[in-house]
Amino acid sequence: MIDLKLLRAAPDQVRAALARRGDPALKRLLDEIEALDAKRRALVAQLDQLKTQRNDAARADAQLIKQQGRLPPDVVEQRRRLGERIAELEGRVREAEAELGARALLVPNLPLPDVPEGGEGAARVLRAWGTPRPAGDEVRPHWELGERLGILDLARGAKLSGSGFPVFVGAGARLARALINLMLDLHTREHGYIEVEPPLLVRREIMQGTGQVPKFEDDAYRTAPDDLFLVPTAEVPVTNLHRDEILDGSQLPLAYTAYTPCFRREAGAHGKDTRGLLRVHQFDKVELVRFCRPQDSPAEHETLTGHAEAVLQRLELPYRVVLLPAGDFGFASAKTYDLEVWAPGVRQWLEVSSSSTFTDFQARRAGIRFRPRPGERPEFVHTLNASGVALPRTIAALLEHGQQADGSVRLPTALVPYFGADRLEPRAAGAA
RNA sequence: GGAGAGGUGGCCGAGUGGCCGAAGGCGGCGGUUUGCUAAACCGUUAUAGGGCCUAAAAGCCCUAUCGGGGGUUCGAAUCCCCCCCUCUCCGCCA
Repeated sequence: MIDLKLLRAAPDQVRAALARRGDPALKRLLDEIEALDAKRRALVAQLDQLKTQRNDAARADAQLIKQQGRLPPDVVEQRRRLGERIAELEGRVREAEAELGARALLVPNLPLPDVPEGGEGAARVLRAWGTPRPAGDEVRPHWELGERLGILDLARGAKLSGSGFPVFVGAGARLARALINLMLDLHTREHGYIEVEPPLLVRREIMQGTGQVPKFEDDAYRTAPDDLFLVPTAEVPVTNLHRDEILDGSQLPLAYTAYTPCFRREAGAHGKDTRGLLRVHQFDKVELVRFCRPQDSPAEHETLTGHAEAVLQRLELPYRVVLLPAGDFGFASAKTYDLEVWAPGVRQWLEVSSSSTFTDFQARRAGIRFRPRPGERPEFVHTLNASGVALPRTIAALLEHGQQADGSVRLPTALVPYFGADRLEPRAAGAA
């Protein structure tokens, strides 16, 4: 949520920062917000004055009743008219606030100064780890490998739910479970995260808190009679854990990790990267969420990104860290790193984690504050999150990266105790 | 799903139409006392919006907030309606 006081105090600064997102419609939105804000404040000033009158009168009237037993009719009539004027003004204030609030929810977060200019093409590769396996004719895409190994059944998934709902079978299902456990263990035991298992269906205001609603409502699945949303990421329920709370400053930073399935309609994304596991409607993900003091968020962001990178290193997957430019990252984010693994079969870098700092944007929407010290005024926390990491593309990369000439797929050493074997064998397939 | 009870400040808890942002207690903060600690005593301690002032903060003034929304009334924590949540019992159920 945009800080209206900041917009009032430093309009040029806010406008310049938002202009970097490259959305020309934002300028007009800000114009409207400034006008509505001024209107609202003028109305509130009038209204407060009338209410002061009413309160003073009510006190005087109480005395009068005590002395005389009743209120003279002309006084009652006078008070009644005052009440009517107040009610009328209240209606106008409510209207102005509703309009203002609806628009304020549509303003994205301000990109941080160290975010590069530009759109999609301006992404900056900051570092890379591991040696990407060269692509070649003998290197097959993961959907072929998955089918041959009998661990991935896209056709039956489509039969059940439509395209984009993969079925993992036999060793494939076990591989997913092994990956989830490896990641959760790593984050809880070595990185200090508290594991949570949150609800997968959440209320509208929870989606609004993290920024998925109202602007991107069509991307989410929604249940019919209860109007609950299926979570598109664990970020949503986990960040909102501390909604409308004032945290004790001494308990920050707070770090949570959660495994959940994620549900995304991917409306309008058809036709791009839709084969195999590259873009699906339901997928598993282990998420990392951090709450911290504002001054700590830049360092926290680096720490967090490192935690996600550690997963890829354990999995021995070559990856690169990409700093996204101002025109190419999420609505709520102030700065985002993407972690991309190399998938030689599809010859692409696949985004398996997005690591973002949201500054106070989500905290403001969700009302997440902290008290720096006892007795001090509450401030908004900063929130951050990163995937640590998403499964389908990671599985795609594991298959393509580890594929052997004999048709098997070699698995990373760290996964062996979790999976129970050091490779996937073509014959290891269960049914079908 | 049915019946009942209840939701008050960081926490507990009083308050059934007016002077109640709300008694009292706990906790927190500051102080007095004290060799140190404890105890005792004194003071202080909500959040949001708006305004004045300011470089900013502090400060001052006003308004709102007793689960959320609406209503009755000159006036609502208190009365009425709707919704949400919690607890107890019944039903159902992995």
